Amino acid sequence: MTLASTTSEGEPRGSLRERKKLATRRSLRRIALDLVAERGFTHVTVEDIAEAADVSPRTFFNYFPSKEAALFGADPERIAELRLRVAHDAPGEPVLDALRMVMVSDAQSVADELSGLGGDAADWLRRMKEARSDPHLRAAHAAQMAMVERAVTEGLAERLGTDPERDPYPGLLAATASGVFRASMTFWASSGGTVPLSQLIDLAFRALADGLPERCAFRDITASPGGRALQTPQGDVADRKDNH
Amino acid sequence: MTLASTTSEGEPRGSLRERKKLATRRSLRRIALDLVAERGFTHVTVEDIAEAADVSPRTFFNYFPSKEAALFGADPERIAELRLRVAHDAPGEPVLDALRMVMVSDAQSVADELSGLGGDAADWLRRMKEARSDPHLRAAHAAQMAMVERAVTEGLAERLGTDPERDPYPGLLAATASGVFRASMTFWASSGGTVPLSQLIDLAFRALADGLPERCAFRDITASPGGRALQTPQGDVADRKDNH
DNA sequence: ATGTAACATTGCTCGTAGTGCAAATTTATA
DNA sequence: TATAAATTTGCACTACGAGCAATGTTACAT
Repeated sequence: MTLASTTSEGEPRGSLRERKKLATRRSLRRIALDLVAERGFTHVTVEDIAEAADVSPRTFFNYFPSKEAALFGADPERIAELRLRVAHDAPGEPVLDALRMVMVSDAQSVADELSGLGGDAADWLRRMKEARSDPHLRAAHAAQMAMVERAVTEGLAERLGTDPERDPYPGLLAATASGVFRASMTFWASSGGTVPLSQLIDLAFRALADGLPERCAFRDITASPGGRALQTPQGDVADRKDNH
Repeated sequence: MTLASTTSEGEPRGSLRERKKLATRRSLRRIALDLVAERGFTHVTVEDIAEAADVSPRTFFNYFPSKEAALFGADPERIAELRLRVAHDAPGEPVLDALRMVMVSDAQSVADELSGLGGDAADWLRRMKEARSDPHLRAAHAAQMAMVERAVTEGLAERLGTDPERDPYPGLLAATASGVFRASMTFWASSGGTVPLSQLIDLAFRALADGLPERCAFRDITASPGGRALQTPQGDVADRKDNH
């Protein structure tokens, strides 16, 4: 259940009921995204969304516990998987390296899922950025991040074999990692998705492991704002023209 | 119009109006904190708070824009000041050092203010920790942190003379700093305030500047309470007696 | 001290979020 | 086709939060 869910109708797996359920779920989320992007969060009511999706307002709440949740889907499965991967992936490697790899991979799958959701990811991101100003939205997003952070904390604690209640290290690591992730996401969104997200995260984590020096490869990405930026989807770090 | 007896009478500065306003503001916040601590966030209505504070429910919203705001006061002045200090304090010093100093100082003043608010700070923290489980509360807290982070980002950008929209570095730094701050706060709260907050933050920032190594002074703090915290997982991470 | 302006409190109404419950409708299964 | 299971929907209800106008309170000038 983790992946799948792209626009390609390859898998009718599941009964008619489940397909319908998934369809309306997606429909609701997509419509919510569109409406919020064009009107702003506060000027879109649940009734609007429900009406546009041809369901009753009450049904909306059968799918999402709140208006915010329709936008930033919680998806507990992904979070649980993240915890497991943080705990067990790349055994033997230093914690920060393992964490970096897991986060990069997760970011990649997020980007994939997002580009599969709507038509144009960059366009969607641009419009979403506008709507980010609303306090409610930012709160919801931050709350979502807090859940992820909690999962990462637990995963790290398991990997290190310590109790996160007594040892502040897993929490500290998770908090900073969450910050790195968030900052990269924000910058990625503000850049319209021209730079591959996974690469941003990778560089940001390396900068973190170096103690966040003032000169780091992470900053060089911004060198070419107008033109086409780095576009290597996954491979290794793309060419940066030249450093300072 | 019961003057809500705020224990110590330090400063009568300001007209009678302002004193009254400040009194009811504090009364509302204090009552909100108490009620939420004992019943949980969702089981406390604005009407409850207003009634306990001897004001009308409508008046509550004259002081705070939301129920959450009464708990985690936004205080735009403090945020603006933080931005200025991040931008201009300790000129010439490396960014991370300056940031560390400012955050430590800010944490200290937060701790002071908090201990001056209610009777026992440690007790308050302990009770608040219980109520932290509620999603609404966590969202509100996260949103608050997001505002602080934004301010720090702007301050850093000003200090470095870059544009935070194009240069991801200020945002990255602010996000990680916010994470450090938050993790320290959380640990401080969970420890009941036995360890001085400013010291926690200081050590956490130094660990950050060192690239968050697995062994850092930050972890050794936990050795104090009842049992031994670090229990030597799969390696040799624990005791610092041996190393150094 | 007294009238007046400025400000704070309050009650009222309204729109919206979100939940619980039971009836109605749709899908799966015998 | 009948029946069981799950889903959708309507309805009632609590609570948040904003606007507005009336009322009460503090400050200030004469």
